[in-house]
Amino acid sequence: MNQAIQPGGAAGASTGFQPLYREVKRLLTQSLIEGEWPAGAALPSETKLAGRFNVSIGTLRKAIDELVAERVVTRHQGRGTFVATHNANRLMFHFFHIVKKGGGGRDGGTEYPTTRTLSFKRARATVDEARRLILESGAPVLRIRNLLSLAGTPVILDDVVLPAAMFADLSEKIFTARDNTIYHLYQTRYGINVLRSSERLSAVLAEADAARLLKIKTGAPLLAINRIALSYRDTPVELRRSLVNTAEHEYASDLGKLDR
Amino acid sequence: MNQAIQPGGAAGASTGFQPLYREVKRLLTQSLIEGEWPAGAALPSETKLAGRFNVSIGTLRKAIDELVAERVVTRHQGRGTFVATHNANRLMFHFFHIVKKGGGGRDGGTEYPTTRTLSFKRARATVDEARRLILESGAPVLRIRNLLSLAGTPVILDDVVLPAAMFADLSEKIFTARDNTIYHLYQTRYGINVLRSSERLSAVLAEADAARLLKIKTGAPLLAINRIALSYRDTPVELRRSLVNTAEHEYASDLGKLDR
DNA sequence: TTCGATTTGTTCGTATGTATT
DNA sequence: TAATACATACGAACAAATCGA
Repeated sequence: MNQAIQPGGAAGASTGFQPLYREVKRLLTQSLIEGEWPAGAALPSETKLAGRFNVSIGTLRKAIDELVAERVVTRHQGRGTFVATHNANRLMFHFFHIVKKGGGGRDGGTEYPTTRTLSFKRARATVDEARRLILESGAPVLRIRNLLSLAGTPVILDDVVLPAAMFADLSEKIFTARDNTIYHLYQTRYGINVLRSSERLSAVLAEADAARLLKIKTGAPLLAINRIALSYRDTPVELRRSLVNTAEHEYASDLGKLDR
Repeated sequence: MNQAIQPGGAAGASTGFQPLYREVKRLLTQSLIEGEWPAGAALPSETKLAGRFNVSIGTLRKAIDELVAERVVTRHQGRGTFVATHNANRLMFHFFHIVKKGGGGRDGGTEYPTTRTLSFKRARATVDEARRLILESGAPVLRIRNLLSLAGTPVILDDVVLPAAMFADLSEKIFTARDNTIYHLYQTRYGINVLRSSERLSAVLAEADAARLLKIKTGAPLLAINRIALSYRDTPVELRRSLVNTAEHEYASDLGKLDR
């Protein structure tokens, strides 16, 4: 429990000389990974944490400042600091970027998608999937296909790939019975906290099966999104390929925007 | 020159009660808008600025912290704080998101585009353009069409719309004679500093003229990007529609990533 | 090359304000 | 009302990087 530290880092870091607040941040992150404070829980007060790490309040606050900027935790004056939970709001603000065309645009006021699971299978990772998820080739994975609708019309076809080892008992029943977002399920049931994602977008032509499911013509233009979702220390936890019908919707990317 | 202030804001702000460091940030932003420190110039030292605003160094630093986060200024230990300039690096990192497919991906190591200007015309804003640029309907605008190539092959067709009033003497000669990025030209010649952009992406089919210029078949899938570029206080300064051939390239969107 | 002045970065401590319970 | 927790603001000391004499 005594994690007192001194500047420069404990281990004889030959080159990686880092400030004290970064070391404090590392220790806080380690405790978060280990589940010392589960999703939604309050962290100890700043005074207590400063005492535990034997640093000043200012140094501790600087460490938490960065965790707040990365949306790992949230602070509320008078209440405390909490492990950020996944919910509809966080999804819409940081992970779901499809908005209705012409609809003002501002994030937040957009419609929430409804999901229908089309298939749920156990399989083995392809070479490319294994490389991207940092698994052995042929490692067991879960493949899940979902059709997402906005205002009742199907707009997005999602193919999700998960490392089976990370989601031990995940079944189609559990997956479809969730009463919150998919990332909320990952977080609360498996302790896997999706913190950010990296996406690559391109334009493609609809093939027969996608066209049928999205109720468009074969050969219609679709937006293809390849996403990798990452957790603490950029550990990959999910691959997802989305095909989006951009006839009535589009992908919003606000760059350099800081939420505050 | 004496801009001493006190907490709570000078004017009797009935509702907008804001902390002192925000007021300091507002004054700094105002000076930046007025050109007190041009692009690339050093700001006075933190000690001097703290004295000028009659606040502590910590409060001043907190104000500058936010300007750094918004990439308005950059700090260098031992050298000073400088007005961020537009250059190839900043372009690649924050405004140009097209990367070669499969090429590792990480921003920074991507290839720099070469631009060829196809047309440069004076015209009047459409109703929609005027609304988005906050101009009168029919206000004079500049329309510029550019073809961008990567590694020698044309990949992107850009249509740019600028409020003519903001770019008084801009001519095709000046535009094409620039020896740096377009945003560097805006910044150094017209004092217009592009700070962030908001983009909307969709998939479309190539029409005849775009197909000819991009050397693809009519009906091939293209990524369409509608961008609005914004300056201080979210003032719109440029509209741009890009058509991207995503056969060999794709759009990179790293979300929740904080550069540090 | 060395040294000193300048500037930002880190860390500490303290006091007070504001929001919540 | 009182206690608790985060937010703001001040000041001081030292470290690290830079630059010019």
